[in-house]
Amino acid sequence: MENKTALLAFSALSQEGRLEVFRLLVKAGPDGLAAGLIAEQAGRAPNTLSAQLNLLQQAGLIESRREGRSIIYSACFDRVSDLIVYLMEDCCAGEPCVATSVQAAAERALCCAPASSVNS
Amino acid sequence: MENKTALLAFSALSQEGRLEVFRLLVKAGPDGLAAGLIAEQAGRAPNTLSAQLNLLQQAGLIESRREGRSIIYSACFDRVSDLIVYLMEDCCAGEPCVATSVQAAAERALCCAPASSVNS
DNA sequence: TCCATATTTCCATGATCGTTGAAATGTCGA
DNA sequence: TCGACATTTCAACGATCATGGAAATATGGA
Repeated sequence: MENKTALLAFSALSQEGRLEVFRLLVKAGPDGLAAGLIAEQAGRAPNTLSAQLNLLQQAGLIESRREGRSIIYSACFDRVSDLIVYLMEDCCAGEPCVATSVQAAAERALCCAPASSVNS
Repeated sequence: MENKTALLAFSALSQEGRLEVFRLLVKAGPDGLAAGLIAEQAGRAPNTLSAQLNLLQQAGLIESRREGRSIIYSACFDRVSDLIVYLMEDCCAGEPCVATSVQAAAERALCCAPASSVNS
């Protein structure tokens, strides 16, 4: 992951409203949520939310598809992986203690997950 | 890691100058760098840099100690680990594919690291 | 084609952020 | 205690950002 890309991602996640929206989409999973539903759940005006979604999308953290009259947003998990790896490889260059605790967390996450979906 | 803490960290890393300073300190390792040296390497005025260091420190990403007339800054690797885990657990709640690729990266980092320092 | 719905774009306003000069603080050596 | 050095704090300016009202765009149904 390039430096600039990571910067965009950090920037997008650096505001309370956007972080909340992003976490909402992460929880929603690959099916995603319609823009209107997000606005409702986040309690913000539709146009305010539109701007936030736009920034998250520019950063590559979410993507959108149209379904009928609605536009469905969903999290780009690949890009989140990239961001984590960027953070780790930039830091573990000198210090493997980061990699150790991250590895433990990854194993925790994987052992609780359905085995069928562990394939990438 | 609390939501607010992560937000602070993302916010601190969301600006080019601060991200550059942070990476500089990560590369420098636990020994750290004097504020003046950082300013020199980053090519910024000392007071500008002071503000940036302050923000990174408030976010818990770096720490400082005085050594003679200099103040030495160094990266807080523990906090970086926390941030990565936060990112992963918030995301892997639904999707283990993130955990999988992160685990792979952690293993890559660890196998190249000196075994003696893998103890936390 | 006309209307209702879903969302975005445009625009203006207030708030926050980044930078820098100048002054202040803290440390060391003489 | 004085002067030189390293860094921070203060104050102020310009730039960027977040928000929301109003208008515009796109879709689906009658």
